[in-house]
Amino acid sequence: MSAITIKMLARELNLAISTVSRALMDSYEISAETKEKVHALARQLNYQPNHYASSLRRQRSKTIAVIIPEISNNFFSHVINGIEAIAQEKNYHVLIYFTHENQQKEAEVIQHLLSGRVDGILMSMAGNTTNIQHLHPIREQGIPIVFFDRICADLDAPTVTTDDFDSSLLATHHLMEVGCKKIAYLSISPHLSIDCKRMQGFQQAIATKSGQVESLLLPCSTDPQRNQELITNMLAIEKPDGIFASVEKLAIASYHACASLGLSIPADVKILSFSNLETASLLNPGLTTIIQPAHDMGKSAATVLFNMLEKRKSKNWERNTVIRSSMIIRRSTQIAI
Amino acid sequence: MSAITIKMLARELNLAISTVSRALMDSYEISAETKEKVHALARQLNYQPNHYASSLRRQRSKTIAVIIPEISNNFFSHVINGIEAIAQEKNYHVLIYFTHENQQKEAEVIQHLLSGRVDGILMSMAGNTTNIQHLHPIREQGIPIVFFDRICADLDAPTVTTDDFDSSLLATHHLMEVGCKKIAYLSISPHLSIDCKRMQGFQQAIATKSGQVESLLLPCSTDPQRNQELITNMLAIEKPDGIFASVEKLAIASYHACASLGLSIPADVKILSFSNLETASLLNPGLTTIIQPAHDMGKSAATVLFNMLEKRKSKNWERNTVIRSSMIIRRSTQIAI
DNA sequence: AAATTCTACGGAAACGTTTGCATAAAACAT
DNA sequence: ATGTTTTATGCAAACGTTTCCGTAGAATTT
Repeated sequence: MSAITIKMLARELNLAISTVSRALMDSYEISAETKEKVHALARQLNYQPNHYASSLRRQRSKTIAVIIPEISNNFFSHVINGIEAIAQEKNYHVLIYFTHENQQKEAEVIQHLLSGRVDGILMSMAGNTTNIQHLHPIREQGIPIVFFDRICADLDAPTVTTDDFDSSLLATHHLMEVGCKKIAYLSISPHLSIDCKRMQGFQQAIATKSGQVESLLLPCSTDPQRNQELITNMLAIEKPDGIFASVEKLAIASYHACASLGLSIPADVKILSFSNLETASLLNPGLTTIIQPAHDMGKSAATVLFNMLEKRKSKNWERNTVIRSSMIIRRSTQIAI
Repeated sequence: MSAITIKMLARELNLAISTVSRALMDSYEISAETKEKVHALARQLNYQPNHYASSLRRQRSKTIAVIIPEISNNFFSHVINGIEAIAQEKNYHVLIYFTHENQQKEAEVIQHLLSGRVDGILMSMAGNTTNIQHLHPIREQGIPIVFFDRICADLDAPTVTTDDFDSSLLATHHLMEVGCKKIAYLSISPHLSIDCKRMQGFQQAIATKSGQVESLLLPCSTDPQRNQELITNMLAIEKPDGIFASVEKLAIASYHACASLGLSIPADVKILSFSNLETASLLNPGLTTIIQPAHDMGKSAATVLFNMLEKRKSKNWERNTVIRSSMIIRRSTQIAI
């Protein structure tokens, strides 16, 4: 019924609790003979160490927390995959929390994690987080944290990102090369590092063709329905001939908006987007995407975190890791024939 | 630096540890006055109870585990979302594990969870799990478990599923109504409950038109590359005019296969699939899908589990919850004009 | 006034580990 | 033979809670 404890093993074998404990962790001061006996019984009774007792005693839990805005997002699910791959390798466990882009929720989660619940944190900021007061206790308590993708610039912590600025620059140039004269940037949230960087790249590219290419900025929301309305309105009124979607969901909303207006992609409007959509090539038309190395970013962030956990002393771990995205050009930005 | 403990609060306030503990948990035998003092100090010092100490003492952790095959799958990410919604509401924490469709890994995860690490388990079986020996200790130790989607028929535990059989029946009839005469069923893994049920629905539908409609069975793998080859081969050799993909990834592979052979959907081959793809309507052509109520299934599974946790006695919780899927017909199964 | 019940709190044991320290027995050195 | 080191083990204290039990003093009843 109830689980086997070290105490039971000790009693059964007529050994002290400490001896059994040491035997199980393969301590050098236990004879090979005793170790064998202990291990044999442990196997036989299917002994599993109590994680909570162990975590309480040593002051670490072999658990990390991943805090992300949401999971119904290809990028984040691939990141998680990468994180889990590393965690599994290191025998760590992963607690997962969603902020739903909500600062309040983000604060609550962090508040909870301050109790030593986890050894470290991997985090991507919520879209509507403007105030970062709730992040300070993390540093005060010295809990290792690594930010990925949506970083917090005002906090001194390692980050793992992709080359948002450069990719945006490249992508915008591409739009201009295929003939766009009036390009709209669809922003997901001006508080997010990624959005800022991407917009900067966009604007810098536009600036190089100053006077020849017009730019538009459309701030979007977290509500898909509302986004589609916003985009539809913009398409109808401003009539841009290019759309740069900062995130996948805005590209999808754009496709729907075009469909509702009977606009043809790419003849009337060309669209590209940061996106990890697996079906990008199967869309009608295929969507030109800037593919973020999500899986690698997850692995990388986890690796940096584990480095911090393992050698707490040497504070010279990677500060800012940047992994390059790659652009795949498809029909959505093809020059009309 | 280090976290605040109850002991520190007690010393500061000249109270016994037990008094502080009781005050914090709002026990009736503590005066309102004392409670107020304790709460005030706790707030001021930002006290956070140590989760491990607490979990060790009471024998519950306020944590559940979710064991799924993978996350890069729209269905599972939506399920997780539903689970997290309920967990958050109940103030529970969620540990997440991926089996990568691997029985070995599945066994390891479960092995670990036997130590009282979690209060309950939500699980969807791995694709290549044939032997369920590793599941028995869960029942022996009395750890509450709920299976969702890919259930384990041989274990007496509550399940949350969708109406796989009926939906398959309906979908297959649809394929036949739009004129398919030779329909291939793409199987993901014959060991999975969902695959069996879906195949049965498929076969039963075919049987009603016995002699008039031919059926094909293509067992697929977990490797996308390989699947595409298998499907391409089948399309080339057997020339079916309809494909029923048991899971989303096989539909995607089918689209790619058709593209590589220059086959037109739906003119040459009609395709439908169980799928939660958000972009189904934007594909070329739009994919007819049987949408599983993933989010609701997650919420439902979590709710059943929490019911088990809360009233351990009354064993009359829902045994088998079935939530209906819905079919959305799109161009991929349209009658050619 | 004595006996009883409440009220509000303290002491200490427990949850299952890990680990610093102590110590018999054995091995070795003088 | 005596002293010293080594080897293998045991004892007990921690980790931070929760909770059983006990008890002064106040309040109430008889």
